[in-house]
Amino acid sequence: MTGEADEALLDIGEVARRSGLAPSALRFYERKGLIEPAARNGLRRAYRPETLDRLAMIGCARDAGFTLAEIGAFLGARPSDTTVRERMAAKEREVDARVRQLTRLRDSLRHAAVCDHDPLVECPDFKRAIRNVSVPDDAPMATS
Amino acid sequence: MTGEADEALLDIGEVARRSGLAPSALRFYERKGLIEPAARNGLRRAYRPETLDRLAMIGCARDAGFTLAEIGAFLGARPSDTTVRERMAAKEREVDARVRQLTRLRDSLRHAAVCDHDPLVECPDFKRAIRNVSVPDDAPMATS
DNA sequence: ATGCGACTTGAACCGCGGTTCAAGTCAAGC
DNA sequence: GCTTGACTTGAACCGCGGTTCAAGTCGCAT
Repeated sequence: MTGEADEALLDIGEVARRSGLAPSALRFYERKGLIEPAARNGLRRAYRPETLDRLAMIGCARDAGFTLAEIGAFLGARPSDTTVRERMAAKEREVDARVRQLTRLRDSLRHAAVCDHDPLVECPDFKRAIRNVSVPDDAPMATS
Repeated sequence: MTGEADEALLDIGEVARRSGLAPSALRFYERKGLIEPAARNGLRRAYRPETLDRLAMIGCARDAGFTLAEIGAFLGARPSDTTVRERMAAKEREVDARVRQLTRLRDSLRHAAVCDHDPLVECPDFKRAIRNVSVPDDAPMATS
C-alpha cells in the first residue's frame, strides 16, 4: 500500500499559505470547478500537493487576463480536444493583438511623459498616438 | 456672435450612434466625471462634437486596461501636474511589464497549440513556460 | 388634444472575482 | 467538560463597468 498517504495531504489553510490565495478564494475556485480536494477529513478539505502547481498555473492564467471560465476549459484540455486547442490558438492571436495594442499605448504614454501640452490630452501628437492604440493593426485608419 | 452655436451640438442619441457607446454608458461616464454635456435643451443633454474625440480617447484607455477612475485623472492632466505625470510614467512601466508578460504567455500558448501531452496542462514544457509568465522579468526564478 | 418617439431620472439588476459574516462542526489541550 | 482554534456552510456584500426598467418630460405631427 501507499501507507500514510493522507499524511501527504494539505489542509486548506496550508494551501492558502503556500499559494498566497485566501481560503475563500480556494473554495470559490472549487465552486467554479477549477480545483478539487482529494479527500475530506470529516468536513475539512484535504488537498494533494500537486494542487499547488495547478493553482500556480491558474494564477498565471488569471494574471494574464483569462477568465476563470476559460481557465477551467483549458485545465481539462486533452490533445485530442480540438475545440479547446482552437480556443487556445484563438487566445494566442488575441494575446498577440493585445501585446501590439499595449505596445502602442506604452509609446503614447512615453510621449505624454515628456509632452508640454495643456491639458496633456490636447497634445496633437498624443491624440494621434492614442488614436492608433485601438486600431487592430491592419484596419483602415480613422481619418475623420 | 457665434451665431447658431447650439446647432452644432449633438443629442445623446447622436453621440451614442457615432461613438458606438450606449446612451446609458454616456450617462454613466458623466456620473463618473469623464464627460459633460455643453448644455441642456430642457432636460436633454447637448454635447459638443469634441466630446466624440474625448470618448475615442476614453475608449482607447479603457480598452487598454485603465480603470475609469484612472482615465478621469488623466483627462484633467496639465503639464504642471507632476503627480499625474508620475502616474502616467508609472502606468507606462506597468504597461511595459504587461507587454512582456503577455509576450511570454503568447509563446506558451503557441507551444500548447503543437504539444501532444495529455492532459495538455501536464506538459513539462508548457508548465515551465507558463510558470515564467508571471515572473516579473528580473525576479529570482521559482525552482521549487 | 392626442399620441409618438426620443429623451430624462433613480433604482434595481447583471457578471466577474472574490471577501465577509454568522452560525455550526470538529479535534486537541487543559 | 469546556474552551480554543481551524475549519465548514450558505448568504450577503463589495467594486467595477455598465444595462435594464418604470415612470416621467419633452417637442412635434396628426
